[in-house]
Amino acid sequence: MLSYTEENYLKALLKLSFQNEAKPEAGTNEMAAHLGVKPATATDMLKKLKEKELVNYKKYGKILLTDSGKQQAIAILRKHRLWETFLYEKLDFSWDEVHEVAEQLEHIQSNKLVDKLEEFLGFPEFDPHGDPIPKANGDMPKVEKILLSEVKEGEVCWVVAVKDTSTVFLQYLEKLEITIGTPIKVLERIDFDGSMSIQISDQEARNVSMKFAENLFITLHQR
Amino acid sequence: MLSYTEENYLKALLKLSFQNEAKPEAGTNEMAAHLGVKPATATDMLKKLKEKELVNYKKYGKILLTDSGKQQAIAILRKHRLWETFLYEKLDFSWDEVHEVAEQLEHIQSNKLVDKLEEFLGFPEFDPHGDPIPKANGDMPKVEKILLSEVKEGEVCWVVAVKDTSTVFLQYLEKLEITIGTPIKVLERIDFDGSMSIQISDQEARNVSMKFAENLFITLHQR
DNA sequence: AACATTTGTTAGGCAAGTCTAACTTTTATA
DNA sequence: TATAAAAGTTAGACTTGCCTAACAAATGTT
Ligand SMILES: [Mn+2]
Ligand SMILES: [Mn+2]
Ligand SMILES: [Mn+2]
Ligand SMILES: [Mn+2]
Repeated sequence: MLSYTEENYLKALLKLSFQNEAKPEAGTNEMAAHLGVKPATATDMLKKLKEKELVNYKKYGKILLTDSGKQQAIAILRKHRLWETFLYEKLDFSWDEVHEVAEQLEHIQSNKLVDKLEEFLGFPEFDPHGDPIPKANGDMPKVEKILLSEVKEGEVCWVVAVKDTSTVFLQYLEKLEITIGTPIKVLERIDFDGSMSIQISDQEARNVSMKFAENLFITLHQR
Repeated sequence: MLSYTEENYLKALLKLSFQNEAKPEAGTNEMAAHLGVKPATATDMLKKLKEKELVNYKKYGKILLTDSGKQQAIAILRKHRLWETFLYEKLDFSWDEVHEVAEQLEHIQSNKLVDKLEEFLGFPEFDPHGDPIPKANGDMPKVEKILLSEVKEGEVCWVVAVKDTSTVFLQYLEKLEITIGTPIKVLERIDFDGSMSIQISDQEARNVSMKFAENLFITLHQR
């Protein structure tokens, strides 16, 4: 049985491994920053997790989840995303409110609970932010998605997920009437600053910054 | 913000205060037993809770919740019972399974969550064990209920709650097809050992022990 | 009232998780 | 390649919640 804290470290390592497809290992400072603790604290915990064979780790070396560690991390992510879906679908939370509460709910220990919850929600495939929900066996649909910033002029695409999940960004999206599934047409790309002119659904043309375009995941084939 | 552990101590004190209507104060040993810790540990925590003005407490004296402490304890009980209701009504948990998971869920911090949950459940008044669910303002319907062991021969009554909520007892009740609302007629009381002959719904007469009759709450006026 | 039993407290210690400050190793740069 | 910067580790300390063993107070019994 893992502690609440140990679970958070495993989940952090999993999330960091998603960031660079190519190199799934993480650094101590990176981890500590992600968890809001000091690097010294992260080192302490890594030694404990290594002892439990949840991470592969050597002094000054790369940090990687073991198979067992990854499996447990995925189980936590599964709970997180199912709870987010519950809050959003059933309790009318907005998509910028779900994360904070799911951070707590993801630590509830009960296999029956998570499986029943999934059934109650109708076996959803994606959470409110468009992220895939792992199945009970650990399978997680690999979603093909690119950033809005990579779309060529004239192309139409559909929003599938958000990269940044901060409240400011999510509320900005809401103001723009952008949600998962919204179609966007790229009208013009401005090389000068990476901003672009886009058409959201049937709205009038509007300019968005490079930072914006680099935080919205889209797909070119409607899902 | 209270810790998970502090919350459990407050809830324990509230529960103990319900046990003897007349004297709502608790003892250190009693508390420790209820929480599965040693008396020395309870003393330590009482000093901390006193510091936070959640309990009135003097060395070797009686232990009582302050108004603030009681208010917080009721909020936790409210969450516990709402979650039990959710598990029972929406996720198909049986009434002996809900408690363990609700023990964890009751510590989730989010006022919005608990209020939305209550609304989602249709503002239930009682949990699956027949216990009243406190309202957001702390109001808790005082339920008039007596023990089956107090019912006179020939009288009919209705099950309103269980005193013992252990798995063995709840599963025995299920086997007897007794649930909240089931009518019971007391056919005969045996003075020798306190057992009684009862009729459950329209079933045949059956004998139950004194221990049984002292753990089932009933009312004489159908609810 | 004296003694015995029950109840409650104190002292000292331990594990988990965190920190700061000092140190070491690795990596980047001149 | 020598040095500077960044990344990572260690040592020692603190807090919370728990324990055991010894002690003190309150209560019950003759
Ligand atoms: Mn989230
Ligand atoms: Mn999410
Ligand atoms: Mn319960
Ligand atoms: Mn209950």
